[in-house]
Amino acid sequence: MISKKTKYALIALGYLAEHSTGEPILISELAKEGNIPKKFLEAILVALRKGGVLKSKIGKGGGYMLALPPASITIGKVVSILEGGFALVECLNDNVKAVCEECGDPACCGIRLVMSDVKQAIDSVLGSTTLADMVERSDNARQKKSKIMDFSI
Amino acid sequence: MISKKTKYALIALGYLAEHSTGEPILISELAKEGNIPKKFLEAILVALRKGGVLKSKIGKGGGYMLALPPASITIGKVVSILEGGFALVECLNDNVKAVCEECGDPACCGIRLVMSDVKQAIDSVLGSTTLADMVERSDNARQKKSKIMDFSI
DNA sequence: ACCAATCTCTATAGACTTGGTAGGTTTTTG
DNA sequence: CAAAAACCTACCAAGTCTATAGAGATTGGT
Repeated sequence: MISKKTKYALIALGYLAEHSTGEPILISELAKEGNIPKKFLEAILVALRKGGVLKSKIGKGGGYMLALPPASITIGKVVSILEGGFALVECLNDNVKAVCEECGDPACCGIRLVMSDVKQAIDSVLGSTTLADMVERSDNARQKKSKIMDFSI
Repeated sequence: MISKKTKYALIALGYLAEHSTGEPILISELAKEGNIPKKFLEAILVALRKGGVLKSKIGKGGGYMLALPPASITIGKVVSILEGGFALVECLNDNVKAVCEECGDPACCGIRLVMSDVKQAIDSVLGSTTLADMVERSDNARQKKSKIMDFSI
């Protein structure tokens, strides 16, 4: 299960992707529009900035902007920043090079072998889906729906 | 990250798959061989039994056996029993039909659309990998390694 | 009938994680 | 300098995860 942190991050990033005009957007606006507790969002945005996905401007007239075009920000990157990757067992974590206590020999651990496959499947999806894709799919679904509504009137 | 519960379950099931002679195997043996706290394992085995993966025999001479051949038990089944499925957002959970508070309209939620893809990728791997596969791959890796060792002597 | 070996159930406790809050600090604009 | 903003540190409540304890139920052998 992805954490609320990640969900909030994706909501905020989605909003930024759709409403960026070059001008920075306030935390307060992101919090209000995304229905996200402001203080909680603050921490999330800082993490995203440190992760290179956002840039900020301090002081009056400041706020947050995407550091890259939406098509260059993968969902995988966001998840990786906020959850430290999507590892399924310690020994498959990106950053940490820990070995699970359970599997004496990582190379021969059946669980590890299976989970490695799963991880690859996840990474493949998350690594190839961008913020732009996410927003676009959401828009498409909304349009499709409103079309159906039109018919029914 | 899969929980220790699931990891222990897979270890125990792997052991059962490799050592089943028709005779039930004791919790104590599974705990000892798998390096698993016995009492903790107890609860796990009960869950697996209720999930239809194991069957047990109570009383003297009792113990646990696989309820199905290893090739008929998917890793996905095990994960599903112990973690309630591998959902990534509430609204994609197998059992529960909850809607995330965040996405007013599930059909149009970009996050949901993306995570649905991820879930499908995960389920596809976990649903097509069986206990037998896991054990076999582990054995193969071990044999390969021991062969290399032989050469180096 | 009894005893020992087993699984089964309920309750509990400590550590850790998650979601969220509070309050003060620094930076920038005008 | 004052106001607007992001930034930082610390904290807390609630829940989850891992693990343990102990009593109860079932069976097989004698």
